[in-house]
Formats: sequence, C-alpha cells, structure tokens
Amino acid sequence: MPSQIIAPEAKTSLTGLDPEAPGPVGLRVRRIIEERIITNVMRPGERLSENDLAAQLGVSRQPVREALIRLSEAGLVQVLPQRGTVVTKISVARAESARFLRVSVECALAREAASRADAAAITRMRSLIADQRTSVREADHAAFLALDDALHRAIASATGHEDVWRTLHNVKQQMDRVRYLSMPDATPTARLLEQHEAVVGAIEARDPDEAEAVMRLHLSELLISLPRLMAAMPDYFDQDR
Amino acid sequence: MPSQIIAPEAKTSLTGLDPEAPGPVGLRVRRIIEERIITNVMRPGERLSENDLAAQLGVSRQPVREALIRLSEAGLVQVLPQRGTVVTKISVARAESARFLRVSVECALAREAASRADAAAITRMRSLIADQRTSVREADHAAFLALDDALHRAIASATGHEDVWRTLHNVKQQMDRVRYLSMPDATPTARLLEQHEAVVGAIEARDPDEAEAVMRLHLSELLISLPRLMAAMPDYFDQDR
DNA sequence: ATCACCATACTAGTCGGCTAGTTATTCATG
DNA sequence: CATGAATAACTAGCCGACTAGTATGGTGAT
Repeated sequence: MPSQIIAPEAKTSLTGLDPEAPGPVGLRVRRIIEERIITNVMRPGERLSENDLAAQLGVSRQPVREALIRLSEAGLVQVLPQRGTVVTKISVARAESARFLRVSVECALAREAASRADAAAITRMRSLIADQRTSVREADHAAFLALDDALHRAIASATGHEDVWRTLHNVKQQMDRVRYLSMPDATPTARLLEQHEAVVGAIEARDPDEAEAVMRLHLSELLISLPRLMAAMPDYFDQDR
Repeated sequence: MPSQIIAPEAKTSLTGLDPEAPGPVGLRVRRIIEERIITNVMRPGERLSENDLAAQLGVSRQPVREALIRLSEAGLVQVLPQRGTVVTKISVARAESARFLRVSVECALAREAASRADAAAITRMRSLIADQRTSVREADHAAFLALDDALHRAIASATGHEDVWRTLHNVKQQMDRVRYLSMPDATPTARLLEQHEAVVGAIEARDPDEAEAVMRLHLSELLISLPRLMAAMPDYFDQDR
C-alpha cells in the first residue's frame, strides 16, 4: 500500500533579514529558524551551518549562534561541539511522551475550565471555534493549526494557569512538527473542529467529566498518522532512543 | 508573630573556573550559575553583569552570555535588552502553575507506574528511599533534595516516559528555589520521606488509585511555606503577575 | 531650592578574527 | 588498484573591540 505522503526535497534557502525590523537580531533569527523547523522547511536531520545561515541572513555568526543555542534548549536542534548543528530528528519516544504530558495536563485544565471559566473566556473560545470553522471550509491548514494553538492556550488561560501554557508550548511544538509533516496527507481538520466544539460545549455546560473525556479523546488521536509517516520517510525519524 | 526565617544578605562572589575541567566553558558557566540561583546564593532580583561574571570566572563575556541565554530560556534569569540581567524573582502565580503541572503529570505517572513498573525499577526506588532515610537522620537537607529529585525521576523512568522528566525538571527547578529558601526553616523532610514510602509502597502493591492519591497529597504540600516566605522576604517575590 | 540638560558610566548587542577540534579529500606508497 | 598518511576544508568555541541604547550624577540656569 503506497502512501500519498510526499517528502519535501528542496534544500533550505533563506532570504535576507529585514534590516528595518525591530528587536535584537538574535531573537528574530531564532523565530525565523524556529518556524522553518516546525513547518519542516528545514527538515529533520538537516545539517545547519552557522556560517551559511549568517551569510544567507546577512548578519554575523553571533546572533545566529545565539538563536541556535536557544533552539537547542527547546530541543529543536542539536549542537555537536566542533562537529556541526543538525535539526533534531523526530523521536517517536519523545512524541509519545509529549502526548502523555499534554493529555495529563490538558485534561486537568479542561476539567478546571469547566468549573471556573468565566463568560469572557467562553466567548473567546467560541470566537476561536468560529474562525476555525472558516479555516476548515477554506482548507487553510496552517491557519487552522494556529487557531488550534490559540484555543488550547485559551483553555489554559481560562483557569488562570496561563503560565502552564508556556511549558506546554514547547511540548506542543514537537507534536506540531509531526502535524506539518502529515499536512499534505490531509489532516482531518473537520474532525478536530468537531472535537473542539465538544470540548468548549462541555466547558460551557459546566460538565467537568465530559470536558475531560472529550479532551482526552481529542489528544489521543493527534499522533495517529505517525506510524505511516515513519514508514514513508524513515530518514526524518530517530529510530527509537 | 516574627518569623525565624533569615534572609541571606551576602553578595554573590564567584571563584574562578577550574581551567583543567573539561567541556565547553559556556556549559560549565551555565551549571555554576544555575546552581547558585536554585540554592539562592544568587538571590531573586539580584542584578547580574556579564562583565562582572566574566571577570570573576576568568573568561570572556561570550561564554557567560551564552550561559545567561540558556538560563533565560529556562526562566531563571531575565535579560533586559541594553539594561541588564536579573535573577528572576519568584512568582507566586508561576509557582502555583508549576505545582498544578506537576500534580497533573506526576499523578498520571504514579498511576501508570503502579501498573507497569518492573522489578528493577522498584528496587531502584527502594534504594533511593533507603538513602533518603539516611539523609533525614543526618539532617542533610541538600542531599535529601537531590534524592527527592532522583526518586521522582525514577518514577517517570519506570513508565518508559523518561522524556517527560526532561520537561518536568525545569518546572521543578522553580519550586526547588522555594524549597531552598525555606530550608533554614526546617523543611519537614521526615514527613516527605513518609509520603515517598507510601507512594513507592502503592506502586509495589500495584494499586494505581492509591499511588495517585498519595502522590497528589505529597505534591499538594510542597509549597506550604510559601505564604510565610512571602511575608518574610517580599523583595524576593514578584508581586503577582 | 528646583528643574532641565548634558556628560559619564554603565548595559547588552553585534562584529570580525582566531583557535582547537573534526571530517573529507588528496596524494604518495605498497 | 588498494591503503594509509598528510593535508585541506570544514565545524563550533572563544576572544577583544566597538556600537547603540539606557540610567545616573552633576552642572548650570532659573
């Protein structure tokens, strides 16, 4: 059974940095590379050279280096002393751990949101759901993923645990890489939207048990395409570890 | 009612780096500063200067800078562009969020460990408990905290979710700062040891419900001294946020 | 005495260059 | 042709110097 998944082959090529943009160059470089890694423009296992990146971005090695240090702390790249820097391969064990962590925490958040969320928070969630409906209709996967992030974050905020999301964000990034890899394969955004509606519905109905149950189901299905992806592009995966 | 808590007053003073020690200087500097922050040798709110640290450690600014960047990613320091670097104050909201996150995840880990942990893992836990008993008897608080870390980590490893602990570690650090602050005030290590024994006992007895319940109780009590600390040394705390 | 302003002394940000260590290539030798 | 040693071409680590931005302290005018 052949897979429709197509592995991107084009080598990464960065355009120069906008010299007018504000903020420290190091942070801007970090955001650029971060996005490229999560969206798999820079592919898992790809070698990165401080020199090349600096030249391509039109800056010195220093800010590039700082960006890579930050990304290595987030687990998106690995710096091998005196040898080189590579985009971290996707580890199945890590992805599974990420899911476990998200299930544990976000179920608790959903449960608490069902008890505590105020009207403003619920209004915000409803608004995000509406936007998601639009992006599903227009088949704008990237927009949907951004709104997905916003909704999960909104649930955390609704319980007053916005700081929790800061930690979950890094964890979610790892899973998002998998989602971007499976995007050409048509992630079932319609189904995800249904589940989001169910979660928010349960929160609005003040039903903690239901909110937790639906959230658990929702998060369980997230890495469903992982085995297929692993078979289709084994080079992108860190065999076990 | 006066508190027996005594705020450390001595200014930080670092000795030079061992020039013989191996590994990149930046990473060694990071570990040094990290430990000083967690043990409150460098106090919350204290200003750090890249120049001063570099001079004290006998290295250039570069590795110091990289260490501070890493620590800022971990939330232990804040770098204010063109203004300075400060040791992050303890935020009550963040500490509470850290506890919430740990409760959510570690209860799930304890539950799973009660189902899955193999004999070797349980032996390891028992061994750590024995060491903890020694450190309690000798009133060696620092050793107890290290063993505490090892035990919680062992529970994560026992379920095959060692990667989860990588994330929890950063979160735990924030809480450990509070624990080190309250150490002169005699943390009730004996009580913590009892709870550890109960958790491991439940895991060994293959009782998931009990394991989760005991773990939840254990983690609930962790920040119990926080209000008192906040009253005794308000300068170390970030009022709300 | 008060306030505006300016020189000064900091801060982190960035740069180019050099170094030590690793890997790939080349070339001499069997 | 195969093999191994010298070499060339990389890598990230580290340094000193300079820059742009920020706070501070003092000076002068009012």
